[in-house]
Amino acid sequence: MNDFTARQKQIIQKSIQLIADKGIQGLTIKNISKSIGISEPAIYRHFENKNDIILGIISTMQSAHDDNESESVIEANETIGKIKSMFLRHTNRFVKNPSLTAIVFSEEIFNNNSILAIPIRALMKKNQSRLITLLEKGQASGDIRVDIDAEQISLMVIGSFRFLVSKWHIMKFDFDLKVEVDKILNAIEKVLTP
Amino acid sequence: MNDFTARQKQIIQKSIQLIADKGIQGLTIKNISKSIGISEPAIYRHFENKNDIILGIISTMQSAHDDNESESVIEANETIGKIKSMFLRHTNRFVKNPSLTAIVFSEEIFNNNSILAIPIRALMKKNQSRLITLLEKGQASGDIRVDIDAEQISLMVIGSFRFLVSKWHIMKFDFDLKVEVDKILNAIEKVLTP
DNA sequence: CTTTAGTTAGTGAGTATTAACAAACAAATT
DNA sequence: AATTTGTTTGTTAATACTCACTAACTAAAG
Repeated sequence: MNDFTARQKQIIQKSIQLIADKGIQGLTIKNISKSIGISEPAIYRHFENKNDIILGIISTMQSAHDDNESESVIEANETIGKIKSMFLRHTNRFVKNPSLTAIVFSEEIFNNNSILAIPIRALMKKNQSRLITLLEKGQASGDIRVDIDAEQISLMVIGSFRFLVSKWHIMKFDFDLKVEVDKILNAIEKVLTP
Repeated sequence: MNDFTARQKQIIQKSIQLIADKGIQGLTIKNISKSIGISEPAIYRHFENKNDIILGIISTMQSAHDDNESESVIEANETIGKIKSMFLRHTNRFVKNPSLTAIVFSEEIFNNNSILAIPIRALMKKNQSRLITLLEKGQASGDIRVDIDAEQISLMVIGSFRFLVSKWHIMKFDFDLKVEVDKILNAIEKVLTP
């Protein structure tokens, strides 16, 4: 779907890193061009304006997330196993590329730009509804407790994970994310089984 | 503790509103002075620089949170009741003043400013450890299940709440926060009882 | 008559973006 | 094979604007 050129991909990747390192205020054309080693106007040969770069970031995030999701669904049989492998894959992605953690919260970062808020909100809704359908199937097959709505469960699961990743980012990655994700996923398992 | 003058309080309050409306990029001396109706240099009669204004925001948030917390601990006997009333009070605060929801995520907003990151991290840690001791007492008295560590439980509880409030902010307050908080608190109750 | 809280005017640095131009290369024409 | 033409990707220089912040001055209050 994304037919970005090599240079465009490079600009997007450096932009993600800049947001991770310096926050959204550090995402300037000057910083992007400096990190690549070209002049500022050269950026405009590859993107019409700064907004388009951010849209590129969002769509890259989205397709990376989609790829991740399509892989993880197959392997596990039980619902809890599916959920676990789903979040473990996301965790691996974050451990390999910690810059991404800054963008997980992109809803808040981009929410004040009305153009960018639309795809961000769509992405957020899609992700949650995907988990809800998974949970509802699990409730139907008896894997997941039925005395709590799937929507509330999804809120708890996503909320826990995001808060943990958020903490990891704020604490400058000074604890082992995988270990902590394992702990919280085991806690979630205990809590969700009927 | 905070001996802010009336004008300083006004500057802090308008600043919070600006962050809520336009994001951290909308927090400029010009916007603050315009929203009050004085000139830009007049701001510097009340704060040395912009960083000091943000420190004022943080300390105001902190003491507001502390006030909220000290009220809520007394009234309920059971641990779950204490947790519920604690988060319901926060919810009321947000419903009354939705601008605050933008600042709940201030860790991410201010994390890239090394001076501001310190008090923000301290506040975050304090809040979580307060909930953890509450949960541990609940586990000792038999109110809360003991097969999950209090730390993991606190992560789930805070994570769920924050994610919900975050969604409320992103969705431009288009659902009833109190209703949804009630639902999630009931789900948490079901999940935490032994 | 000093302190407080405001003003107007201006500073230098940083912002996204544009104009004008140049080198490299590929395709098309001679 | 040599030349023309067009496209891509870069450059330097400059634009108009916004940023936090300062200097110098003024009116009012105690």
